[in-house]
Amino acid sequence: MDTVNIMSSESNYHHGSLRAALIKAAFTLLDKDGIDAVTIRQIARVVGVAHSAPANHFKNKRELFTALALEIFKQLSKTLKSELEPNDKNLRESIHAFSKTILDFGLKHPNRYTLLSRRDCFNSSDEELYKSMEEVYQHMTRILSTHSNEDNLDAQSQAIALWSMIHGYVMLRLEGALISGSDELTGEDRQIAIVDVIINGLI
Amino acid sequence: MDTVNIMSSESNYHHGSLRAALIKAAFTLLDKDGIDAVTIRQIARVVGVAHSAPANHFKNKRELFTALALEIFKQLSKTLKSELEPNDKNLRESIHAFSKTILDFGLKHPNRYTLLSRRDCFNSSDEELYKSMEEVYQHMTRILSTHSNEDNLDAQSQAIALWSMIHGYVMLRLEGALISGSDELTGEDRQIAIVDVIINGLI
DNA sequence: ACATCAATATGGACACTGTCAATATAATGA
DNA sequence: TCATTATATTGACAGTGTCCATATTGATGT
Repeated sequence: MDTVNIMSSESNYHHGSLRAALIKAAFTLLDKDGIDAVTIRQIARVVGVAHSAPANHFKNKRELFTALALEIFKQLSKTLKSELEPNDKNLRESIHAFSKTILDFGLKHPNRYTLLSRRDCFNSSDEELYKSMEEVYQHMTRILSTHSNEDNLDAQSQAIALWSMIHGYVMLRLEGALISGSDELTGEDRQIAIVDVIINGLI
Repeated sequence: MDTVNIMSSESNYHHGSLRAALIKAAFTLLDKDGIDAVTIRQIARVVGVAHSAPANHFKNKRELFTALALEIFKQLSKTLKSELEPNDKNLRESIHAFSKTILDFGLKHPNRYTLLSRRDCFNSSDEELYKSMEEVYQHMTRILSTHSNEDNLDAQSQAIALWSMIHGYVMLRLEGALISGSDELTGEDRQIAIVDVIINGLI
């Protein structure tokens, strides 16, 4: 009746939904101990299958990470969508909301966000992945394009500048690379001030 | 006579300056094939010593990468120093020079720059490394502090915003993550426009 | 119902890695 | 000179990704 048996089968030679189980286990390892802890053999161990079973679902480790990255981009895109939904914001509010969503996501899932910036780990020319990446990107370009501004800069440069700063700030926060001088740098006020800098430059 | 024999010794059981040779080989591998190609055993193979010889000079791989990162930070700091030397620039010119230096360095040595943002690979709480990191950072803070501006923002926020955007832009360029829409995004004009965004926000 | 084939899982193997231990050699200093 | 220290060697171990031959199952067409 079901095309996918999860637990009902008496023999458990075939898992039934191994691919999903592998991805789930991979995220558990990723979130807990970082990218290096994500190991094909460890994943297989967690799920309880042979070390070479994953090969049937992911040609190699690169493809596994590609699947993870796709999942993360989708998750991020979904979060952005719901977070930017009430569209009655002006440009400044929209950019703040966008920036805050990205930063919050990065801080909440540091290893997932880090994975996204490790292009060497996955196949970023994968078609489905590319579509998902572009979807995230378009949340931002839409904000910039809907609010017409005195075009001292073309839209592309604005988008890149904004994205560069947000991405850079998140990465620096995650790397712990923000060398503290005299005071604390991780407060929410600071974050708002940072984003204001680029908004002042854009508007 | 010499405390360090490089080639003069008849027996080559002791290399003489193995540590330097290892770092040199490591950079060759890093530049050519990226971080993952930097392997203790491969380095030893290149230099022509036993696979465990490096252990006498680097406790583990982490310490090797720490040494590499230190070298890179020093190199970057030196480049910044010489590039920012003629100090007769105004704020805008100084920031452009700083940004251009960082970006040029990143594009010229992509794998070295990438290594710097992989804090998981090295011990960033190493004292000497920390000093070197702070030196790079201070090139920027000095620019911002010497040119007094109408302080709508505190210096820390300005520094972080600037550094975030430069770092983010370089990373995105290196990752190839700048999804091209209608036109090219990698020209020098684009780079200047990007930096102008944040300058307009700062001033 | 049955034979066949594709999908999926297993265990073994291989080359590679980082790290450790025991040993060998050379340089140094009292 | 001789003991100590620094440096190098070989060997071992567990872990990894990937491939291979084999085994089991689900699905398909007749």
